[in-house]
This record gives sequence, C-alpha cells and structure tokens, in this order.
Amino acid sequence: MISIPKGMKDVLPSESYKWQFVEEEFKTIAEKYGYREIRTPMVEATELFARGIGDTTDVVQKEMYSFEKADRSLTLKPEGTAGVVRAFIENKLYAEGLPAKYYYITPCYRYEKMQKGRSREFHQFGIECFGASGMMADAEVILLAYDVLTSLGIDDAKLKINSIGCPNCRAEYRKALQDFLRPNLDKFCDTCRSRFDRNPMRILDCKSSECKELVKGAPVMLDYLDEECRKDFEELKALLDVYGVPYEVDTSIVRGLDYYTKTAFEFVSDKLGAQSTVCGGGRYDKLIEQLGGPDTPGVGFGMGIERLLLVLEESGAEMEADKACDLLICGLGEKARIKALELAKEMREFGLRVIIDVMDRGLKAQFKYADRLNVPYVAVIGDDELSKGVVSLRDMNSSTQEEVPENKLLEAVFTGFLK
RNA sequence: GUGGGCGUCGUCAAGCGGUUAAGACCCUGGGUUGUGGCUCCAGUAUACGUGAGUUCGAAUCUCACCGCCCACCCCA
Repeated sequence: MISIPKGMKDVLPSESYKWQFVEEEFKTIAEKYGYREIRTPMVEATELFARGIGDTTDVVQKEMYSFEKADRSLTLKPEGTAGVVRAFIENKLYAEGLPAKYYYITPCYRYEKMQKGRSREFHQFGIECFGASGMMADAEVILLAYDVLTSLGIDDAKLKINSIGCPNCRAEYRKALQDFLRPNLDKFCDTCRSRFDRNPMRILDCKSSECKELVKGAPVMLDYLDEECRKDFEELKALLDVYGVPYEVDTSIVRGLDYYTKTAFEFVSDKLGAQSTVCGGGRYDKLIEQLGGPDTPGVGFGMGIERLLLVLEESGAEMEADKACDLLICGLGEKARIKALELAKEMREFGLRVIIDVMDRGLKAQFKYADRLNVPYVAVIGDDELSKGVVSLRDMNSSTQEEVPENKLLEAVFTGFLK
C-alpha cells in the first residue's frame, strides 16, 4: 500500500464541511473590510523566500521544500506573504492605487517534525494591506482577525501585541541587549549562545529555566523605541481601545520572520498543545522595497486553519453538518426506475439535491441508505404509483407518508421544508 | 536533529508465554416477498506494524527497524 507522505493529512468528507464553513466565514469577513482574493502559485523562486523571510531564519535555513528544475531553485511556499508581495510588484498592482488589500487561503509547506498543531502541509488564511504606514491599518488588520475569531465563536483567544521597532531603534536595542547578555554569555544554553549574534532577541523567549533566570532585568524593546515608533505604538493601543478589542502588551512577542517592523501581534490559545499561536502578524515596512518594489509599507496576518479547527474542536464547538441531500427517489421495477430517473433530473434542475441509489438495492436497503445519509424525504415509485400518476412521499423525521401527484412533488418537498 | 509514549479486523477494544485471537460498533442480508431509525437473527474480514532472537511453544519476553502521537526547537 502506498501511504500518505509524512506530515500530510487528508481532509475527509466528515471534516471538509468544517473547512468550508470557516473558509466562507473568513472570505465574507475579509470582503466586508474591502479585501479581495489573490491567488499566487504554490511554487516560487527559492530566492524570494531567502530574501523575503530572511536567510538566517529557521524557516529558510532548514524547513523549506526546495528542489531544482531546469537549473532553477524552486520552493513550495512556506508562508503566504512573500508570494503576494511578489505578485504585487510583478504585476505593478501599486499602479491601481493604494491601499491595496488582498486576502488568500493557501496551503503552506514546512519540513518540520510533526506534533500537535504542526504539520508539514498546513493551511493559512491571510490578509495583506499595502501602502498604509499609519496605525489605522494595523488596527484594522487586527480587528479583522479578531472578527474572524469571534464570529467563529472563539472567545478565549488572547491578543498579544508588541512593537519591535523600526530598523533604527532595533539596532540600538540590539546593542543594548547584547551588552546586557555578554557578561553571562557562557552560562546560557547552546541555542541561546548561537543566537547571540544572529538574533539576540530570540534569547528572551528561551524556555530553559536557567536562561529565563539570566534574562531577568534585560532591557525591553519598548524602552528603546524611537519617537515615531513609540507614538505609533501608543496610537495602535488607542485605536484598539476604540474598536473594543482587548489585548495585552507582551514584550516577548518577536515574530520569527525577519521582515517584521513595528507592530507584531499574535492571537494565542491554550488549546493547541505546545503550539499556541492561532494567528500571527504584524507590519513589514521594508519588505516590498527589499524585494525590488517601490518603497511601500505593509501589514498583515496569517491564521492557521488547522489550528483554528483544533481550537474549535477543543472548545466543543459544534458545526452542523449540512445534509448531503434533500430527497431520495426510489423506483421499483423497470418502468418506475426510468420514471425515478426522470423525476430526479427534473428536481435537480430546480435546485434540489436528489439521490438515486446507484447500487439498485432493495427498498429496505434504500431506506437504510436514506437514513444513513440523513435524507429528510424519500419518494417511492412503484407500479401502483405509476398507474395513478403519483409518488409516495415519506417524511423521514415524522415517519408520515402520503401520495402526491407527480407534478406536485417539488411543491410538496418545499412546503415540507417550510414547516 | 534530540527525547518520551504507543502499535491486535474499517473503528473502539479484550487478551499479558500454550485460546478456533473475545466482544462491541460499522458494513451486508433477512424477520413472509413495496418502507429506515429501535429490536432480533445471520453473514463478511489475509487484525496481532515488519524482521530477527529467546522458548517445545510468542499477540504476549528481548533487540532492531518502521509508523503514529507528544515534547524540545521553530512557527500558522
């Protein structure tokens, strides 16, 4: 037997309706805020991610699905933003006027070891807003994410926000942080020591208790923000207050992708095992320029669909499975069967979901079939009905049955629905 | 890459050195030949992850490998 590659998952019909539901919800909300769908390819030049995400990040260094084809290095997208930025630049969408607001639903690929809330293929909803440098955009992006979560009934996801400053204040902070850490550097764990030069900010959220202890009293990014960044952060908080979105400032939020500036935020849930982020995003003012586009600010988020579904599941949310079908028609005998087919075709043309038992089983079996599929109505046509020009229509929920004229079948089923 | 836990029919699950390897659910058929969900009966299955080893004998013990899950790391 050939089995599914490690880290991949099938979404079966017993689950797919949930996907459809949350995807619809997301689309509807994104469109309410004026976002439009963009679809970019699964595969991009490896270079796009190396430059966009940052080639010192773990994602780029060891998690990408890359391959060579015709002398080019290509990569399955590990996240959604880079591709959208590339499309924005390449199609000169900035000429259509700003802000440019896009949403997408996409699979992403990261070669990682699986655990709860983490797989090698996962799916994201995301939005990107290009062109606005002010905090109104950030607040709106966060509000949208909040809107999606709450409208799905997730009320315990906590919003954490932080500002990681612009390149200027970050450089200063970085120096201050390194100065603080340097004297005890040899006492930190291996990974932390290796991060000292690369990305000292990540040392702050190391989980080892020794490192945590050593990090106490370290300078905080927020204290090193320059005038502009500080004002922006204050404004963002004020705007969130206006929108009534609860948040807490968490200075340890440091997005793992290099392109973020200023605003960084996460919605976290404790229902995801060791993973906690259900949605992560922030501002990336230099990314578009860095990828060869005009100097254009941006802000957006990515929301993990699997994680979203996990949170929903763990919190016991029930999504009603849509009935697969409205009516089952069974014809008994040669002639009646033909009649059944004709009727089914006609009913479908009127928009009804109608099944015929293609296994041509006995009546009893067909009723069981209808029952298993939770079909509300079954129409039976036999010789009797045929000669009278009627069908026997059974309401499966009330176990009542009556003969209705053939040409009234549609009406009967519909009025049944209204009850 | 590094730890920990787990692998028995499609699913759940007994068995803990000698059994025809239970049981339940699901599925299929039937309970007087045109009616489901409840009930009763019957039927179907190449289930002990793979390979070695210990033993007279292994699903049961040992080892290796594989797979799954969880955690580190990283992130959605």
